[in-house]
Amino acid sequence: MSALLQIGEVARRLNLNPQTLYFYERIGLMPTPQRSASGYRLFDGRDLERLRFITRVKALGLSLDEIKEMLVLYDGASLTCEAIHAKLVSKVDDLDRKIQRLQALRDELTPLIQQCQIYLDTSCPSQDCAALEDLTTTNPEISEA
Amino acid sequence: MSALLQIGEVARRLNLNPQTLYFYERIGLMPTPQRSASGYRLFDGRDLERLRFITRVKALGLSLDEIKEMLVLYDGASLTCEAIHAKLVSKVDDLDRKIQRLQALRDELTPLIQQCQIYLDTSCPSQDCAALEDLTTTNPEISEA
DNA sequence: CTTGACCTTATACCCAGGTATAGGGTTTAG
DNA sequence: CTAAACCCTATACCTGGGTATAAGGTCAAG
Repeated sequence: MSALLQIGEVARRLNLNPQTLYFYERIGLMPTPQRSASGYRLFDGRDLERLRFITRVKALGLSLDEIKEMLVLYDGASLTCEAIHAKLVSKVDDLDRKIQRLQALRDELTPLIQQCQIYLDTSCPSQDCAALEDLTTTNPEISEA
Repeated sequence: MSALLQIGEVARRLNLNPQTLYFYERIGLMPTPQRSASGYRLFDGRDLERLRFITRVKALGLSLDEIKEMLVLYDGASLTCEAIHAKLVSKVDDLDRKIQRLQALRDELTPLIQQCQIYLDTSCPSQDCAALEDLTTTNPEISEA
């Protein structure tokens, strides 16, 4: 199974522009794959997995540089266990922080929904919504490290 | 308290480039603030809150357009309760999806840490790490709507 | 042996989100 | 009354993450 695929087929399967694949190769996010005698790129299963990983993580809003860092693990051939462990832990910490902050934002919005719902249910469903005052008064941290 | 501030002071307090504030105004993310007799911008407390909101949400990876949508709520003067309710719900859904996907990624990385830890504890802490094989074999969804 | 659908590289362009710079006015301290 | 430190607008430029285009090579079908 999973024979070698030309770039067009890979692009079709992963729903990517072939140019994007060239681009990922240029910036070092993807290795240069095998080549046919005539110089055509031939992608194997690992290449596809890697691309799937990239698109999946990218969809979460991580930058290509961050993804590159994570992929060092993928490539990790020559990394020590210590180095890998450290990177993994730091990545997971990053994710945790991001999740927490999204959660906080979410928690800030939901009471407004409740409030809005009440107005909707009880009275003036087509008038100016008083639930908004609250938004302007919620702002803890100054942010930035 | 919270007197009116000139642009430079605002930029300093929020750790933003003054040019960024002009930029936010140009793209309609910020309203044009009060002006002094000589045309200087004067930012009030609400302006600062709004800017804090923007930087906070931006740090979570939402685009300025998404933020603009959320700020419609902030501005909401003329929106109906229904419209606001719908927008809020959809924003919270977006956040939920984003959180879930980050969580999934997190859950994928943590077992690797365990694995790595085991190798670290037991044997060859400075050699190639076998925990990595796993990364290449985890890939469910193809993603994309 | 040519046509169409593929592949190659190289270069140019696009959008988002700013940042920098030029050319000019204002305000305050000395 | 002038210099420093602000402010204004307008325009140009930069980075990230691609996408498009040009100019050419390859390969299978007819």
